[in-house]
Amino acid sequence: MALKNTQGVTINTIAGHLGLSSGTVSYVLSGQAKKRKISDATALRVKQTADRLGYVPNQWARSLKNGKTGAVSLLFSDLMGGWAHRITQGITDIFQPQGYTPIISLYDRSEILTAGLGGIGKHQMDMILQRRDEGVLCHPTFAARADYIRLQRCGVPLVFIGSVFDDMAGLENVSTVTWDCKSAAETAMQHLIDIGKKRIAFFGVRHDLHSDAIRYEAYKKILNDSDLHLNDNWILWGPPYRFIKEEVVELMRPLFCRCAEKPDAIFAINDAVAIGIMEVLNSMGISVPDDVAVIGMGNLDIARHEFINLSTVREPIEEIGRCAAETFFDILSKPDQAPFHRKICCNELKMRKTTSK
Amino acid sequence: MALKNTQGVTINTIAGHLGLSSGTVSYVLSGQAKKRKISDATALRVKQTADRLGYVPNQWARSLKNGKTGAVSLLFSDLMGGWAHRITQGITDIFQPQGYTPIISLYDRSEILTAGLGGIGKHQMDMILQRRDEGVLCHPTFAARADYIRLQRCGVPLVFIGSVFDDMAGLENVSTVTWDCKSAAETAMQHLIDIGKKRIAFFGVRHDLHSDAIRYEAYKKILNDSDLHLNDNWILWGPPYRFIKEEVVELMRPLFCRCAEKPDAIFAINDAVAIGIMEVLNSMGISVPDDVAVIGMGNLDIARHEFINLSTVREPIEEIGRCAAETFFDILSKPDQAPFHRKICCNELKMRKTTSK
DNA sequence: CTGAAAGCGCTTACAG
DNA sequence: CTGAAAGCGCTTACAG
Repeated sequence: MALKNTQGVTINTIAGHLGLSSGTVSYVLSGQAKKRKISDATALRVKQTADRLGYVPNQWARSLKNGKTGAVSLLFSDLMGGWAHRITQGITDIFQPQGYTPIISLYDRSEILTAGLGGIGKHQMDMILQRRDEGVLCHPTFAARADYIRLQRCGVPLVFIGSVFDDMAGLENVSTVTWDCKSAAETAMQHLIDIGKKRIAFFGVRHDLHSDAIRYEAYKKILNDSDLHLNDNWILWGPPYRFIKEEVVELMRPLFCRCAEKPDAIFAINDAVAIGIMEVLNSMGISVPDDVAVIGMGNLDIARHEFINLSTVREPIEEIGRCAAETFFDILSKPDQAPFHRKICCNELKMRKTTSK
Repeated sequence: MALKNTQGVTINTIAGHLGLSSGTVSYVLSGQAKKRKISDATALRVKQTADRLGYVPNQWARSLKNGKTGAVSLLFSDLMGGWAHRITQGITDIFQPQGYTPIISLYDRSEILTAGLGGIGKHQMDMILQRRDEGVLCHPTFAARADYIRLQRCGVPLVFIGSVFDDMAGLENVSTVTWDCKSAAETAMQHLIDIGKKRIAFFGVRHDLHSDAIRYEAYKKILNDSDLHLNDNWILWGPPYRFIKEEVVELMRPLFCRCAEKPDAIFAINDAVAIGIMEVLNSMGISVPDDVAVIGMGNLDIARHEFINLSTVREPIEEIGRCAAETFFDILSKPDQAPFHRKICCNELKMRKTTSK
C-alpha cells in the first residue's frame, strides 16, 4: 500500500503514464538527464508529469539503495534557555545546503536524575540505530555515558557539543567541539579585579564536565596572578542538575554571616548558577551589586533581561553549532583523521548591572 | 552497501548463519514466532544470533513494506521559553509507548518575518513529504499558511497546537487542540477587579490567531460585567512577533502622561508581552505593582522567576501536548470523524508580585 | 514447523 | 537515446 501523503504516486506511476521505463524517470528526476543523454523533450515530459501528479520521492526507498539517510540526531537534555535553539540554528545553517536533516530529540525525562551510569538514552539510541541516522551531535550528559559508548561501538559518528567529560575513557573516538572557556573565565575574573574587587568567591556545580575544572582553575589563576588570597571558605560547590534554594541558602549563609569576612564578588560557573545565586542573595537581603557583585558565564538569553542584567562572557553558541556540523562532515569525509577536537575561542565580556558600581 | 552503524548485519546475515530462511528470522524478530508456530528452539537460536551479531532492524526498509514510518513532525517557530519543551514532553508521553517518534524541526529562520502569505516552511514541508512523516503537529504561524494548505492537500494529518488562525479558510480539515483561554482570560481580569483595580488597560499583539480576539473579548466582558468604563485610549495593540522597546514606549507614553487618566492595571495578552511591558514601565520610572499592576497569560517558566514574579494564569501545556498526540491517533483510526477540535480548560490563577498590594 | 517468492520505491550498472 | 533487471532490507501471503 502506498503512503497516503503522496496519493500513491511513484516513479512507476509516471513511467506508466508516459510509456517510459522507471529507470529513465529516475534519472531525469534525480537530475542526471544530461549525463545520461536523455532528450530534452523526454526530460521535460517527465518533469511536467511529475509535477502534475504531485510526485514526491520517497526518501527512505532512496536511502535503502544509497546506504545513507541524510538524517543526523541532535540530542539535548532540554530545550530551555535558548541553548538548544541556537545550537540547532548553527547546525541547520550547515546541514540544509548539504541536504541533511537534523532530528532533534530529548533524553528520556524520567530517568535523567535517577539513572546511574547508563541508559537514560536507551530508547533514543535504539531509535537512532533503527533509523540509521548517520551521526549524533549532542551535549553530553553523564547519565547517558553507557549509551554513547554503545553508539561508538556501533560505528556511529559522535560529536560532543559544548563540553566534554572529565573522564573520556571508552569514548576515545568521540569528536568534540567546545567553547575554549579558559580565557573567557579569566576575562570574567579579571573584570571583577578591574572593578576593584578583592574578596572573590567561587560558586560551582559539578556536572562531571571538563569545563567545571577549567573555570575553577581560571578562578585560582587570576587570584594568584593578582596576589589575592585564596580563601577556602569562599569556594562553594552546589548540587548538580538541580538548584534547590534552601540547600544553597545553607551553603551561602556562612559566607555572609556577621562574623565572617564577607566576599565582595562571586564568580559563578555559569549563568544559570549565577541567577540562582542572585535569587538566594535577594532572599537573604543581600544586595547585588552593592553588597556583592556577581558574574556568570555563557550569556544565556535570560542574562540580558532587564530584571536580571547579569554580567557575563558570551559563549559562541551558533559558532559551536556550525563547527559541530562541519566536524560531522569531516568525520564522514576523513574518517582516518577522526576524532577531531575543536575549541572555539570567545571572551566577549558583557558588562551589565551585576558588576557595576 | 550496508550502513556502517549496524556493521552490515541484516536479517539475511542471521538466516545465513543459521541455515534458515530470512522469512523465519523476520517472524521471530518481529515477535510472531508463536503465531507462526516456530519452534522455541529455533526462535531462541535466532534471537541469540541476532544479539550476538548486534542486529538492529532497519526502520526504513520496514516502513517501505508497511507503508507507515512511525515518524511525526513537530514544527515550532522557536524552542525558547520552554513552550516547545513542554509540548514535546506531553507528546512524547503518548508517542513513545506506541512506537512513534516525534521529529522536531524549526521553520526556516531567515524568512519568518519577511515571508508574506506563504512558504516559510517550504523546505521543511518538502522534507516532511519525502520522509513520509505520518502527520504534523505544529503551533501555527501565519507566514506558513500556504505550507499548511499544501500539506493538507497531500493528505497529511495536521494538528494545530495551542492556537488557531482567525481565518481557517482552506484549512477546514485541520484538527485543533487549544487552550480554552476564555475563562482563563476572564479569571485574570476578574483577579484585577478583585484586588480593587478600576482602570484596567489592555495590551495585545496581533498574531492573526484566534486567541488574540478571545482574550480581548474577555477583557471587554469583565469590564462590562463590573460596570467599568471601557476607555479606548487604554486599548493598545503592539507590533506582532517583535517587541521593540522604543515603539512600545511611544505607545505607552500617552497612557501615563501627566494629564491623562492613568490606568491602575494592565492586562497583557500573554506573559512575553507582559514582561516586555514591565521592562518598558521600568525604564519609564513607573513602578509595578505600586503604580500599576500587571497580569499576563500562560505561566511561562520565566514568569515564576523571582525577579519577574509575574501574576498570570497557567496554560496547560503538557496536557495540550498529550491531547494533540491523542488527536493524531484519532485521525489515523477514525479518519471519517476528523477534523477534531479539542479545547483544554485551565484557569489556574498564579498570584504573584505584579498584582500584590 | 519452515521455505521460496513477491513486492514496498527507488537507483544504477549493464545492454542494446 | 532508452529499457530490462538486480538489489537495498524487510514483511507476509502462499505453499509445502
